[in-house]
Amino acid sequence: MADLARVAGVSKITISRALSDSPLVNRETRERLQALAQKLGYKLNVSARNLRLRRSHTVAVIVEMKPSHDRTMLDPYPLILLGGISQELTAHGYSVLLTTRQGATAAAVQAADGLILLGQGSRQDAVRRFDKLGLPMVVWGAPGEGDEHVVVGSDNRQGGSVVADHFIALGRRNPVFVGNPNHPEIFDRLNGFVDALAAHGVKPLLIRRDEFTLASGMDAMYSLTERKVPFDAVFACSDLLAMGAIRALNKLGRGVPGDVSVVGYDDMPLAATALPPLSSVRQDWQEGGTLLARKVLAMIGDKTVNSEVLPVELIVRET
Amino acid sequence: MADLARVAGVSKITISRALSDSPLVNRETRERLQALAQKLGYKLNVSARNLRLRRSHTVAVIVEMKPSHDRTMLDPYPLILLGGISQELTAHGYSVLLTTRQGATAAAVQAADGLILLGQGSRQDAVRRFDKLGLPMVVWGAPGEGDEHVVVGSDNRQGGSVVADHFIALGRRNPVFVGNPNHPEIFDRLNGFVDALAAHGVKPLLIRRDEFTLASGMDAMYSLTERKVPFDAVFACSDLLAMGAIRALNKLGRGVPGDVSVVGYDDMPLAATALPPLSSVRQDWQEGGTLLARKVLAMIGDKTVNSEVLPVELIVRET
DNA sequence: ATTGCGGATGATATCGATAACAAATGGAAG
DNA sequence: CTTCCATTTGTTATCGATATCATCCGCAAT
Repeated sequence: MADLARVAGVSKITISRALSDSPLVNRETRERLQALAQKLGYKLNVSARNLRLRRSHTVAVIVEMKPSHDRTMLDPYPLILLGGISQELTAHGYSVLLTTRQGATAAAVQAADGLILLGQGSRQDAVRRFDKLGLPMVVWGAPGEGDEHVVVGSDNRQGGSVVADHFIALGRRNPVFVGNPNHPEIFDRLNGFVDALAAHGVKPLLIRRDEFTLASGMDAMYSLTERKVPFDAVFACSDLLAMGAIRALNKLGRGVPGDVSVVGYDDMPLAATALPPLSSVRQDWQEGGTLLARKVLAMIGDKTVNSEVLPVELIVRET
Repeated sequence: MADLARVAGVSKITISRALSDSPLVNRETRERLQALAQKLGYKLNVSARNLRLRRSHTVAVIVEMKPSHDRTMLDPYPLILLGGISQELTAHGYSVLLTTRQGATAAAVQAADGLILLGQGSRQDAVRRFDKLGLPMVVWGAPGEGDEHVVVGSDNRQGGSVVADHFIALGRRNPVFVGNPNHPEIFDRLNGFVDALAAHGVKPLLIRRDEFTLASGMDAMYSLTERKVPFDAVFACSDLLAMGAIRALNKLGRGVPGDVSVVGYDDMPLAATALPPLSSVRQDWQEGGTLLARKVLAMIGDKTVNSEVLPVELIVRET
């Protein structure tokens, strides 16, 4: 910048002002200096600016990356979420610092202006740990009762209730819920499901499955049949579970959707082309990312920010 | 740091040295100062250090995020790659700056110490554009003939040839290749496939499909049948294509693997539990990420670095 | 007693940008 | 002709860390 100043015959500060579009400098000189900077290939030194401004213009995104823990790494949605976040943040001049939980103690994370937590699953401990940093923080997931932090997530209660209504409309009276309600998100789906069914005097059966795999969905159906539990509808917490359920039901001689209705969750691309095409609940991940980013930015700007839930949509296909 | 110095009764520089484990300060004082820093909750100011050291300790990862362009956003592999990268970089005190191609003009990217390009697909223009920044750069993909930059990728030629050998061993003489050879990666798979087959006097048929969907795989089979082309083996460039092919073949009354052998690519989780369990070529994404990271770090450390291909593995299941 | 040396610590300048305050210029108002 | 204000530009200090070059101390060798 000093070099630029010398070449242009002005002082450093004028360069600084010109390049940041300050109205303090004459329009003509401003444009002249900007053109000059362009021509000489001048690059702003981000560290220097950040040091002076005492901000890093960076938001750390902490992702659960252990494939073993949850299903997080195994489907593409976190990446779409990241896409939404990244787009919104860079549009506002902020950078995305990506970290895993392990790496999150690094100095760079503490230097961030804000924090976004993704896929921390059921572990509230992680949330609290990062809360201690005292940074603006937004979490993706299901809002808990007593938590003070800002949460953005899709409306899992609604996800449960639309499926319930769907089943009721189809005349189903013995629905089953397949999933692991230890995840707050899935707990909410279950609750929405149960409550909406209760309004029609129907009480569903819960069958816990920890894994989100096809095999696990098959297994759930076998186990139900073995226990001679009557059921005519299955709400599975992932499309893979649902597809497993359908496959098992076919093996057991029960038709889908003739004998049993099945609905999955996430509406992954495969769902539309599965056989038969799977009905599923769709969440808008991209929008979720955008919203997460907007909330942190607002918090960084000292605005008051509230948690928010995004509506979901039931895609009715043939199951 | 100045505060720390005052409290400890030493000078700033001693604090600095103590906290960076410099042997210049007495062991006892060093430990005392480190404990003190810990107790007072001192946080290093990264911007200041970066400014002074003229390094950012940051590697920018540029990901193609447009779901429309390629399939990148639609499967989880880029995320696993990111996981490997992130782990390796943070282990060496570097941070991961995540950007899309659009956001890559931001100042923060130019401030990075190195660059990793992911999923830029067939567009070499992007590579060249970032090359101009003059930063250490490593690209994920297939090494081209005349390119000067460092490329890490899995061995797509080998991917093609192992499948060819597999088909030959099964006695297949009329194999088909399904995919879009405009992608350099897929072009290599095709070449490996063709060359390995040629060694046995077999010439495969190429059927171009741009999409990586189930529907596209089905369509390919219908089109082949319509054109009355004889074939007894299908090598599809993705598991979804392969699964579509299998479904279409079943509809057409041709058994898999009885009449036609089918092999997919990527070995996604679904492949193992598909019906019938799908044979597929597996790439080690995590390892790829680690390697990408190691290469940039080496380049940043002014070491000479070469491109590298990772071996792939054919998982033989029932198709 | 003086010199030399190694180990430990400190003073100062510096990285590149911007905020706060100062100053120069030109024109309008009295 | 002076005063005042607005517009535009410049001077200096500062953000928090570290490299470079002193300095200080104690002890051994001359």
